Amino acid sequence: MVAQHVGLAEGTVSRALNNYSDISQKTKDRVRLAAGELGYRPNPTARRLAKGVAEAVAYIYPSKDISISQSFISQLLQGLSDSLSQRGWDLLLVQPSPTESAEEMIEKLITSSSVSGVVLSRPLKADPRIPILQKAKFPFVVHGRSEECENYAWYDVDSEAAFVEITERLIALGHGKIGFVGAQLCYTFAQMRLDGYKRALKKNNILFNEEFVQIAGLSDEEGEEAAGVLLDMKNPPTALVCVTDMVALGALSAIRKRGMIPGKEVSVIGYDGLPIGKHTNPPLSTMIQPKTSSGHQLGDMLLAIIDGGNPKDFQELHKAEFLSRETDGPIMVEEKN
Amino acid sequence: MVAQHVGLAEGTVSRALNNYSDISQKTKDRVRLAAGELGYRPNPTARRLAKGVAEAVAYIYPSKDISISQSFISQLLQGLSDSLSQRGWDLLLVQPSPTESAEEMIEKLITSSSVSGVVLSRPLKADPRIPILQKAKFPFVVHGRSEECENYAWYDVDSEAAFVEITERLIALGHGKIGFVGAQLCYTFAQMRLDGYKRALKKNNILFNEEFVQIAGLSDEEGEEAAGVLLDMKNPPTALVCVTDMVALGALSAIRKRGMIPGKEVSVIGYDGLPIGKHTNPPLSTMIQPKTSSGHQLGDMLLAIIDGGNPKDFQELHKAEFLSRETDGPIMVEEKN
DNA sequence: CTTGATTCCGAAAGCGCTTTCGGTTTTCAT
DNA sequence: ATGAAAACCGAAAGCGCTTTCGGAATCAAG
Repeated sequence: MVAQHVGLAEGTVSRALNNYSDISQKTKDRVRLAAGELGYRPNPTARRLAKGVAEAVAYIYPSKDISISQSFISQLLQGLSDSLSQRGWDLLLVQPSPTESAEEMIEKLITSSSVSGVVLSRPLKADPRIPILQKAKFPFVVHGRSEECENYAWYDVDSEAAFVEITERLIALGHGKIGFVGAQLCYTFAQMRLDGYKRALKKNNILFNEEFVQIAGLSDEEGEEAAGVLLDMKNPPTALVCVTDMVALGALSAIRKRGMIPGKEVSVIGYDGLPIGKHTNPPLSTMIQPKTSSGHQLGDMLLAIIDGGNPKDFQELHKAEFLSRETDGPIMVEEKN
Repeated sequence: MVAQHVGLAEGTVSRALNNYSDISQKTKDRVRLAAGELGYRPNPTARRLAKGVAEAVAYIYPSKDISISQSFISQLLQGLSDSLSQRGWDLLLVQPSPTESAEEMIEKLITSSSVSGVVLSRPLKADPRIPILQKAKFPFVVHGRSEECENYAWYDVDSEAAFVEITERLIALGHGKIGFVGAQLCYTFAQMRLDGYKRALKKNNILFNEEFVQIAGLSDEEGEEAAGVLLDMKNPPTALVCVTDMVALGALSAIRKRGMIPGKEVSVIGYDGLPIGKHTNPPLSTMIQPKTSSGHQLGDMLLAIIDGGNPKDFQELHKAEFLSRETDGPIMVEEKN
């Protein structure tokens, strides 16, 4: 350690720098000054080893197929990083490699003790990673929820409520035949959005028609295809609720390609509040997520849990808000047209 | 170390696991087996300290204002992570905190030896971080280039060439008055794109009109405003070249708001190849970047440099390709209309 | 059976920090 | 002054691994 140049023992310097109470203020100042001049920076690796703390957390990337079009992820990461760096901690990015399962990856993360906590995203309804983490009593927070979510920390937006809101809005506009373009139901968010749709129908005494729901992938192409089969039915829906803005864009294409105008002949509402929804043809009506920096929140929650907080105390459910642009319109009287 | 259960010395086990040549194959097998059974995972922190290698690299986030709409960043990070994890290394995300400058951040990264290398993105023309890294002989690669770029490793797309291509295309379509909606020229990419635009004009003997270039931010709103002042000129351009797809979207809005149709009265070409350009009104013509996973490439380059490679040997310039959608059209004879 | 290589492994010294423990000084009532 | 408490600091033991060094064992050749 370079700071012996102040004539103190190594341990003393360490304690001075770490603000121990058994070091005189005078000494602390002296040490700090010298450290500053010498440009001394404690080696994090050595500190971590000595303290037995990783001083880092990992963000687990959602699997590739689902991360398409996750433009918000960049913001989330910035928020997370921000929250962590206030404590001088590092943010690690990890993603399941092709050769290992998500479980193995988590297992490795835990046993190698290379991070102090992890943040999961886009959990499955029955996400195998969660019980592993719980069993190991390893600190974690999840962005989203799994089906069983009472016993861990999470941050989520109530997309079920959002979907009852948008389908009821469509119902209020006179639509009776409303289609749902969804995603694989193994994902919680996909299931919850479908549930919201169903709930709204029931609440309004519209009987649920299995044929009106199409499950597809999350790309625009897949959305277009799924919307297409809905539109090509003999008795097609007059409005489409889409699990995601990206698939809604696909739906818009499908509608246009069939010579109809989205928002007139067929209404469409998406979910996410993608900024570029403003520029689509026509501008997409959608539910926008709260702008609060979810990344920062997740970081703070995780840190609190690492500090000994009870995960159950950290569960935040936020609300999305409807943003009407131009693709939600009243039903047209078809014969008249 | 738990693996003493095989009756060997700690050091021997370590050497066995690390495949030293002075350990018999038999012993290696025995140790590996035992390690597997005991679920032993070497502690990375201890290993790093002992070897004096960080086994991690940092990706430096572009500053906030510029990272808006960087949807590609997520893919880049995945590629990077992928490349690193093949070697078992970590990917750290760092961004300048509000309290420290970009230079300080780099300085800290270097002296704290918490990473073995860094990847920079969106460099300035005269990026202060680069000389620091060079002086310290610290391994790094940059995504993009600064003005002086002979002596370090970089990966970039030739956006200057791209911009001569698109403005020449516009010229070929009969446009003589072509506007340029650009970004702050402190960023290399912004300067290079402007240069490309200018070069194309000169090449075609069109004299450069200072008034036809508007510099704005990178958001769609700012793009719209900037495009607006161009369109409101007494003798406005009939085509707009935009530094970015996002600002091109703004330009589209500006045009539409003035009762004109993009691609008819006024042509627009962007740059980036945003997937959602397909869904805009009308679909945006643009230059798409090569799809090759730049993240993976950057990672491989960095690793090679860390291994002792000469940075100069790693400079890759890729080409963007024109993607005609519907916003590039021939000039209209205005009086006739 | 000895010698010199070879092969294989144990012991021990670090990596750069933190932290406990105890000893030395100082301070402050008494 | 004087003893006890308080303030301050040095020494040394680790954290969990890697790596050097040299000794023991094995083997082939002399």
